[in-house]
Amino acid sequence: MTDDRTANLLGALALALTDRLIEETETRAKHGAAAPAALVSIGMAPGEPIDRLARTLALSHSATVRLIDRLAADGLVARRSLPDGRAVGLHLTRAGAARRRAILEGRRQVLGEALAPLSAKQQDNLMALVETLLGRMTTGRQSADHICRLCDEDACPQESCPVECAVSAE
Amino acid sequence: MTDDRTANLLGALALALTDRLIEETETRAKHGAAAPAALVSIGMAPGEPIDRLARTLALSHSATVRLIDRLAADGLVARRSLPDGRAVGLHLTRAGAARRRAILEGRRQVLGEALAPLSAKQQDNLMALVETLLGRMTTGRQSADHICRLCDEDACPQESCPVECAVSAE
DNA sequence: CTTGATCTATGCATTCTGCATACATATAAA
DNA sequence: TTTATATGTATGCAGAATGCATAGATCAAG
Repeated sequence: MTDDRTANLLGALALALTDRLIEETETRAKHGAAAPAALVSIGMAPGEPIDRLARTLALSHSATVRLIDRLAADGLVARRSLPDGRAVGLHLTRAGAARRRAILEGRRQVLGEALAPLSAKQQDNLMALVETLLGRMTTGRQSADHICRLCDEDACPQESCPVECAVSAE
Repeated sequence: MTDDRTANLLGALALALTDRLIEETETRAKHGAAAPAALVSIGMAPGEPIDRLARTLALSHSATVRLIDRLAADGLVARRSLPDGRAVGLHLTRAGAARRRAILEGRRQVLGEALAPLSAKQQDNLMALVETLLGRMTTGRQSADHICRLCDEDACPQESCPVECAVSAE
């Protein structure tokens, strides 16, 4: 049985953190909240088609096409042809990669400030709990990609990521 | 010094939880993600003017006026006159109050499911950490209202709410 | 009673989104 | 090979939500 107060506080924290994260990342890549996630995701897995990105972002295909149009117009993303002639492979330009780094750095900073009041021991403690929660929230490949759409793989190596591990364990 | 991996995991959890919370609450009150927050906030503090709600929702005044127009058209919110003839007091109709309860119940359920994998002891542990983080993220009255815009005051009494306490302590 | 501040409302433009559809390419079947 | 079906991308169109600038109403102070 879960305590309602704990649940409520967790919900408030999630909302407050996400507000700050969106505010921070959205200023560094215009075109809505999905834009920074697109840059991060493309950088994480270059060459993937729009179709796949749409599922990762949980956007419709057409909305994703338009988003890529805008990011390409800004010189951040490039379409390249693929062996499969129907699909296009998405890549970051040099400017796109720099933007991606700025987004991740801003995100890291927001989260670092939020965690600052906790001691190292408390942070370890929190990490273990968060790992458990994240692992259980993952329902498959697509779910994992969506959850990790703004993640920094340098800070959180795939092999120990609770979300990735949950997918592998299926 | 905060560990980057902990920060990254916390960010992923916040994003994943918020996704689910928005998905859940948005289906119960149409007109965008701000609509459920408006119903919850109005129910928490009936009679407050649009101006104040706008700040709680972090929306522009005009966007809030339009939102209230839509919620009023749905029969969920009513404008009443106030002593100050310029302002209007916002109230929930009977249907609006019911809708609010459904929103909070849906939210409670999403969060309860997310917390289910943790033992009672782990949940207590998490609660203490979350309380600390929330308290430190609060910067004032307006910030507090914004953070708690979707909160269930029945589950989390004001007198022990870390966000409210942070405001009082200023 | 005049001036300035506050609160609400609206006209207008913009951004982002989804649905339906068209088009190109791949895959499989006949 | 030819035909049919599935897959991936792009676009026309409409709808939803938002912000800015502005107008109108009311209050408070001098």
